[in-house]
Formats: sequence, structure tokens, C-alpha cells
Amino acid sequence: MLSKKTKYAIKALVALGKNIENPPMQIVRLAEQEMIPRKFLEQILLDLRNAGYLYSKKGAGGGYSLNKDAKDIYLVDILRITDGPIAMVPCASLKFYRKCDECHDEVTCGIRKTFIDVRDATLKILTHTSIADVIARETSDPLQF
Amino acid sequence: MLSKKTKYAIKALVALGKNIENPPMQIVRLAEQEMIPRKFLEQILLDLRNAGYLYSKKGAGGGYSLNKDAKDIYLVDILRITDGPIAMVPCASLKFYRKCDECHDEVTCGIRKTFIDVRDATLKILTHTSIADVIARETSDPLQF
DNA sequence: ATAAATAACTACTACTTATATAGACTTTAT
DNA sequence: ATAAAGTCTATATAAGTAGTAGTTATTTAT
Repeated sequence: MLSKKTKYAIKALVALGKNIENPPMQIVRLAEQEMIPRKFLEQILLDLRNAGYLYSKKGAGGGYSLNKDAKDIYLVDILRITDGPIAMVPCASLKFYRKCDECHDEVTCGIRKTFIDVRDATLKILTHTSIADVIARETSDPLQF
Repeated sequence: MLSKKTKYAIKALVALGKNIENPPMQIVRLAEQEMIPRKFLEQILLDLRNAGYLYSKKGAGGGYSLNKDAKDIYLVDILRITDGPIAMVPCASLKFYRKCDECHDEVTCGIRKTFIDVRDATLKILTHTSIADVIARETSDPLQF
């Protein structure tokens, strides 16, 4: 399951992606608008910023805005920042590989291949879905899906 | 990430699936052989039994064995018993549907469709991978994969 | 009939991770 | 100088996962 952190991150990015008129947007405003606990959101935005997805400005008139075009921010990248691995077992993870505790011999592990396939199928979707896509789906006629 | 419970469940089913010579197999033996905490395994086996996947017999000479052919026990079913939903968001779950806390309008939710796609891609694999497949992969030449 | 072997069931404890909060510090605009 | 923001680190709380304990029920062997 996606953590709340990830859901909040996506919501924040979507809100910032829509906020094209008058950036930057302050944490407090964003928190209120999206109903996210303020201090929790603060940490999440910081992570996204440190990963290069957000631009921030301190001081009066400061706030947050996207540091990339919404169409160049993919869900997979966000998930990896906030939740870590995409794979369901550490030994099948591309970016967060770890040996499974329970596994004595990875070479003959009967489930690894399956979960690598699951990971790849998941990646295929998440690497092609951007914040812009999410925004498009929010605002467009739901019947088209 | 898969829980240990799920990994232990798969290991137990695989072990029982291989144990065709002299069933039934006792919890204690299974726990030792697979290095699973005995009392924890006990609970897991009980769940699998109550879900119809295992047959059990009490008393001397009793123990556990598969209640179905290993080729008819699919990973997806095991995951659902031990970990619950396959989907990454509750609102995209087929068998454990729940409204997302953070979601105010599911119809215009921008991520739901994506995570339904992810779920379907995952299901496609997990509904076609059986305990028999896992056993086959364990014992066969790893290079074929 | 009794004892021994085994699973069934329930309750509880410990540990870990996720979620949320607090407060002091830094930068910028006016 | 002051106020308005973000930055950073530490801590508290809640929830979930993993594991343990003990008691009961059933079956088999003698």
C-alpha cells in the first residue's frame, strides 16, 4: 500500500502543477488547501526539493513551485523518494536491492523471477505516468477512462 | 513489500508441495526445516487451512499436507490471505475495496486509474503463477530464466 | 482407559515503521 | 529591524508486524 506520505507528495505536486498563475505557493496554504498536516507536509516537500523536483524560496513572498515541467515528473520517481522500492521483495528491487532475510540461495529462489516480472509490469506503468497525466485525468471527463 | 508472513506461507506451501512421499508433515518439522518460528508458522498454517488450501490431521502421525494440487494454488490467493489487498491504494482493490482517506472525489481522482492498471498488471502475473511453478523454478536450471 | 502426540484457538508482548508534532535556526523582502 | 517564509533535527504518538505463551480439543497408540 502507498503510504500517506506518498499520497500527500502526489497531491502536493499536482497542486503545485496547477498553480501556474501565481507561484510560489506557501506550505501553509498548500497544507490547508490539500488538507495535509502542515509539519508533515513540510518534511515531504523538503524531500522532494532535495531530490530536485521542487524549487523553494525562503523569506517573505517565498514558497514552493515545481522545478521541472509537470510532464517530466513521473510517479515512479515520487514513489521511490517517499516509499522507497517499487518491488514487493527487496531482492527484486532495481534501485533498492537487498538480499531477502529468508532467502538462502537467490539463484534457485522460486519466487524472485515472478516478482521481478511484477516489478517490471509496475514500472512500465509508473515510468510513463507523469504529474501532468494525473492533472489531466483529474480535470477531464471521467467517462473517457 | 511482502510481509514475512506471506513469505513463510509460500515457503510452507512449497515445502508441503514437495513432500509427496510421506505426508502429513508436522508443524515442528516444517518450522525447523524452513527456519520459521514455530508458533508463528502455526498461525499461518491455520489461516491457509481455514482458507481451504491445507488439510490437517491431529494426533500422533498427524500434521499438514496440501489440500489441492500445487498447480492449483496461485500466489495471488496466498497473498490475499496473508497480506490482504494486491492493489497499492484501497480504492483500486478488487477484493478489499475501501475509499481512500485522503480522496475527496473518487470519480475525478487522478491516480486511481493508474493504480487500477498497476493492480491488473500485477494480477495478470500472480493469478498465473502457482506453487507448482515456484517449485519448478527452484529445482530447474536457473539459466533457463 | 490412559497417555502421548498433535493441531486449534486466543490472548498477549515486543518491536518496528509510519504518522505527526515541536522548536530552534536561516534566509529574504520590505 | 522585523516579519515572513523555508530548513533542519529531534521527539512523540499511533499503527502495524512479528513473535511468544498457554490452554483446549482431537486423534492415535498402547
